[in-house]
Amino acid sequence: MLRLRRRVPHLHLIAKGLSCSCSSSLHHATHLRPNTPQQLQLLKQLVSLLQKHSWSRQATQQVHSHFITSGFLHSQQSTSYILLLVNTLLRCYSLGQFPLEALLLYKNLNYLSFDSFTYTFLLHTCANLHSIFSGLQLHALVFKVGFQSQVYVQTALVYAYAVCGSLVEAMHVFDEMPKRNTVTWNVMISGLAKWGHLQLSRSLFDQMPTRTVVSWTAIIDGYTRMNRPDEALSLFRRMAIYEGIKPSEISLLAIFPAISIVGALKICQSVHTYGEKRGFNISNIRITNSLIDSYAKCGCIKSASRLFEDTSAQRKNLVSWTSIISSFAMHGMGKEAMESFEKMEEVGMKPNRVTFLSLLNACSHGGLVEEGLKFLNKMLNSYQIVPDIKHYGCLIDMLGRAGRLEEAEKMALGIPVEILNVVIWRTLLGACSFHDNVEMGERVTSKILEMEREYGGDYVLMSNIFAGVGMFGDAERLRKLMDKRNIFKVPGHSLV
DNA sequence: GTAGGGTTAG
Repeated sequence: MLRLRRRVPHLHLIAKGLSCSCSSSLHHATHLRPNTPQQLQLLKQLVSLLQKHSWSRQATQQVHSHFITSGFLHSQQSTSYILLLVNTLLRCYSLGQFPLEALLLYKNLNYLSFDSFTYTFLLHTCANLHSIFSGLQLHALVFKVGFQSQVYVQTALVYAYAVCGSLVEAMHVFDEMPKRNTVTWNVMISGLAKWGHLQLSRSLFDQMPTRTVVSWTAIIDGYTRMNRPDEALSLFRRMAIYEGIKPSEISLLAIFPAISIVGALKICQSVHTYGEKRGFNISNIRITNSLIDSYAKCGCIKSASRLFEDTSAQRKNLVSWTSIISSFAMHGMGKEAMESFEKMEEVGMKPNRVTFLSLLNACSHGGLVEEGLKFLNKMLNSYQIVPDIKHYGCLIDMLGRAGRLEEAEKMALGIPVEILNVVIWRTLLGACSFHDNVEMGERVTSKILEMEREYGGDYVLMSNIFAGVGMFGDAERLRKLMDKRNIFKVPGHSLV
């Protein structure tokens, strides 16, 4: 509530004004005659309020409820303005976290004669809901009301299908379109790329008449996500240098993971400079966060922490803090990670499960066992965060590295069965192997056998433990067991 | 005075 008040004072005042004189104002509104100048004025006011605060659910709801109580719906005229308001409402709902409300609003007003705008917003709602069922219904409806050949509606259809993963349907609509615009192409390309159909996506990309920065960004993002950083980077270079297309903030966000995978510090630096030149680093905290992360992943913790320090406290968000903690973690700097965490608490930023995962990781890699356990306690008691399997994996790794195998095993045995997986036992088995604990190694191996009978790697690890402590007979026995079950491990090989 | 696309931390 406070946040709303701070962010949208204007709305609040108006809303207050509206409800303040509730008895008079609302009454007044109900008794407005249709199509009076006052009524039009109010409608316009509501529309512009919505435009200004289209991301605020409260604003949307306030306007919505005022719309309902104002009696507009019973007026016979100014339907075009009413439709304008309804469409804007639909747009706001479709963007937000509660897209279902858009469908409900539409359903409640089904006696209005809607236009093509309405249907594009409704289709966006389906996309946000990932509801292919509503998408199909709307597709049929679009035909019924006759908007099936509108480019915007068709594009929205392609988008809704693509987001829901119904790529065959998306392609079908796309293919049948008599006319397409750049956005249509972009929607199809990014839809295919998002679901991993890079080849098809790329061929459309190569085929499309004019490529915008959005087209380039979509395909680059596709390559990055499919773990093909070299292609992503070369396309990025081609776009920026040869085609002279200026990368947008989103292009940068798409290229950072590729930079990180290959560890290209030089590229990271030049993207940093570019972002600086265009003012992205200042205006967009996501860019700063990605830069911190990428610098760390490229091995330059110094640049990462300097960037973090140079960012004003006001701009830092949860991701910024988590990024710097995980940066320290990946560089084995447990102490620095801890200090960052404490500072984060001091400024009143509330950590989440990812923050704790990074922190526990830092403790594990930095050998800070007691501290790690203390943070686990804090996570449970001060923040009421229930550890998930990754937190457990981290803690067991931490205890295992430190040779505190009994505690690690005890913790593993306490993990709820619903989330327990074989990775936990393998982590513990690795620790048993490292610390030559045959007895526990056996116990853990039998756990693994219970959970995953087909996997060969653990047998080999176990038999290596036996062999390592001179128990060749047992190693032999285990190998035999493997042979009996026809399990084999492909030996590691290298091309170098 | 309403339309469409690409988005950070494990």
